[in-house]
Amino acid sequence: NLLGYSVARILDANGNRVVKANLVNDRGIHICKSMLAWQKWGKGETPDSSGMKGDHLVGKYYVEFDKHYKKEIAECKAKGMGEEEAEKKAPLILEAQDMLRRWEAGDPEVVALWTTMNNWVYKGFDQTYARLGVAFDKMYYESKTYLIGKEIVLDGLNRNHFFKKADGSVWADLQEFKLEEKVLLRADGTSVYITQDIGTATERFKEFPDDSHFIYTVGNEQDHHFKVLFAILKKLGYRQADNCYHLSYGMVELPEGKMKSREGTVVDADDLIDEMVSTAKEASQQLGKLEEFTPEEAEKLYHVIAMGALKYFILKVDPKKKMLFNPKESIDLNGNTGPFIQYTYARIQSILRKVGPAGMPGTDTVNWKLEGSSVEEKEKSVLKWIYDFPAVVKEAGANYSPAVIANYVYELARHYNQFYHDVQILKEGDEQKRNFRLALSHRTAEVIKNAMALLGIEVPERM
RNA sequence: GCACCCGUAGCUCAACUGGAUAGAGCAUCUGACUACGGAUCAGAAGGUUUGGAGUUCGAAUCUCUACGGGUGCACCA
Repeated sequence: NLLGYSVARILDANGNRVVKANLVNDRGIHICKSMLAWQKWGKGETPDSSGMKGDHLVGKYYVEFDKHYKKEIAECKAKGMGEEEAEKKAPLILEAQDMLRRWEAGDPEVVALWTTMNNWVYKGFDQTYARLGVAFDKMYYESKTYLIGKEIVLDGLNRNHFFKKADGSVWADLQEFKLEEKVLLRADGTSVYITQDIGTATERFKEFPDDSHFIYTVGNEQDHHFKVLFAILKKLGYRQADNCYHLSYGMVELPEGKMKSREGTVVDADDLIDEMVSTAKEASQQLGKLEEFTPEEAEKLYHVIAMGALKYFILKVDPKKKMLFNPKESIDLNGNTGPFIQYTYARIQSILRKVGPAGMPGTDTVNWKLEGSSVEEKEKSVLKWIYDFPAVVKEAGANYSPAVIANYVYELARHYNQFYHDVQILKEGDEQKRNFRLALSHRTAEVIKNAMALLGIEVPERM
């Protein structure tokens, strides 16, 4: 998740020790659905045999399950059942639920299937993370933490923080937080989604110092879920509950409407990257900027530009807002975009290359003082933006907002481009002015590079 | 039904957290020297900040209300 990753870098830049954790939902009915569908209709298909990425293959069977499930619901309704009854009594869903029970009971056959299919998914995710350039320090697997969660809940029950209903299910009364009651364990003792989150949270509380902050970067459809979770943690007496924060972000929307994984109408990250790479390639070739590149360098460059465009596009908008994304109109490369900023950087490097390290003025030999009329307006404004950088990093950290950085670095690049356009650098005769402008350019490039790094975006030396 | 979020140029987004004439990009139109790299730069046009009421010296920003959109209120994850 790009937002979380960038926020982590920004917090790190603000002097915090950051541990990037990924919580993997590798347990539950949704996995069982895929497993069941694969058993029934998969004919032994594997990522190797089909050439599909592991996560895509498993996703395919999730969709497959839903298709058959819907058909069964329709059949049940034809037999006179109501909508709800049909959804609950369709044979497929009953079978999936049975599979979940067997999984929790440790049935070797089910567990074996789960292990293989899960490994396919992990492998697929790893590939995608690598392409996106994200990595985690710490992984939490729901398949492990739900057990811890169960223990915590049972312990909480003993300490009268929770209560049991007549059917044996365990609940939290959250009236003091003005929230409704919340089920924590089903009557049959199996756990629900939030049980696992309780387990993960308490595990993390144990692992990290008491004054740590825990930031959950999760979509805003789970706002309520986290309110409930934090309330429960507080009820259990964890002081760290006050340091838990849900960094909630708006969903990416397609013009046709919401993305739905069940119907397979998600924009897949891999497809998106592929498409961006090919637009970057086209644009580069059209502009004829590749003469000096080896094929490998060119491929690398396309990737850098594509990822720059993609990440910038996502991170420049305030995370709280939902944004509209039309995958058919591929992301622009002109204007307020990642490549615009990358281009500015590459252009500065071109100048610096011409001067060479020997020609660069030492920082102490440059007169940074703004002495009246000898300094152009444009130079002043670039200098002002450079000067603002540390404050911007701080602000971005305080608001958990990469968008602040993105908008800043765009403005910096824009002002530099104006300066670049209006003022001579290499051709300037006055040595003091020339040195000043070189140093200003050098500094601008550094800030661009650093700011982009906070967004997880690389900048190319030429493009 | 109840709760939360959102509504700014045709489109995608800004606006230092209540401050002066609401700013950018895309798209449209016009232009740029001997091009330190034109993925650039300059200009034009585009707004009653969804409507209405209120608080304030001052409101896109706070309150209320209407309308429009989204999400949640699962023994799904």
